[in-house]
Amino acid sequence: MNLDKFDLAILGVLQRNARASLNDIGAEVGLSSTPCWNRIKRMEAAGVIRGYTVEIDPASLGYMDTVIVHVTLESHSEETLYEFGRALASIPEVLEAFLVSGDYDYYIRIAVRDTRDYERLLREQLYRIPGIRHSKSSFVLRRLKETPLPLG
Amino acid sequence: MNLDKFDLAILGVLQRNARASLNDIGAEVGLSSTPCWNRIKRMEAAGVIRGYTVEIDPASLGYMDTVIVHVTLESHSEETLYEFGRALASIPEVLEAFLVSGDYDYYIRIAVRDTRDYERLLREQLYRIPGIRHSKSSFVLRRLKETPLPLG
DNA sequence: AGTGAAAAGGCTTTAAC
DNA sequence: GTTAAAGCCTTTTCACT
Repeated sequence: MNLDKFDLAILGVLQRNARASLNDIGAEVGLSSTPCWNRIKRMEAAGVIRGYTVEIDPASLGYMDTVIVHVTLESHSEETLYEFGRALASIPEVLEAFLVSGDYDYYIRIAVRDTRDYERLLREQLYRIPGIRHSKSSFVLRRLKETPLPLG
Repeated sequence: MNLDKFDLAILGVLQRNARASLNDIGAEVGLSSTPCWNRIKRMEAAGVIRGYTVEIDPASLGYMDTVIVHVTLESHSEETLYEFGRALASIPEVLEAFLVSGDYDYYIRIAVRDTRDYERLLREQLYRIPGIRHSKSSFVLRRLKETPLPLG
């Protein structure tokens, strides 16, 4: 799907505030509300817009720490990769999981309440998944950026 | 700030669809629209809700690949860490940047259009930042999970 | 493609419980 | 804390450029 400068401008407004009204969006991008509405519906239907979500302060939910875990698997068969991914996806504290090239197989970012919660999560959840060979954890000391995609 | 089960339920609805109407939110959590509105405004004011954003399909914007870069810095002085973070934050393609404990200093996730774009980004942007000692890249082969925070 | 107006529906406030 | 109702604003459709 081809996106023109108006589409990108609309996405930019929605990135900053997904609850902006169509009038406000129109005023910011230089169109009336109707074409904004049409373009948004078109981008929703085309899958450009996947959805709208709220950004929640992790500390407010008691998640004081973020841990990045590197995982190596026993086997690189499609079945092992798939099963491991499925198991990961079912752990709510796992925020992101990427299958990667290079030294490790998976990069995982998890939200934990504290170091005890981290230990519990590793022992009771992660290490119980069959097929793990090795894992290495790094605590996040500072979160510098967590931005949306660049537009244009 | 203390969040009860209704607050968490409201956050859950907004995570799935930040543009849900107050009536829909109320119906899902078992309240009328007025208390939902009050609770949302309270959570916005308290910083529990940081904002509302749109999830965009990266491929639709031409970002076909994701790369995770591990960076080691020359020095661990506060000034170097701060300056490096500031430089990173100014690169739009840098989606996430975490200062971490362990073998490396920074974990960075970047969106790239293709491998040529990745090479250009590393050479023209990342390697130009003063203070970098070493970096290691891993291409993301599969994105398994990119979820919001667990509630409750 | 775009605008503007009008109907339908949702948001926000007030008032009462 | 809650619900209900009133007024206003937004979304959505439609006629027209």
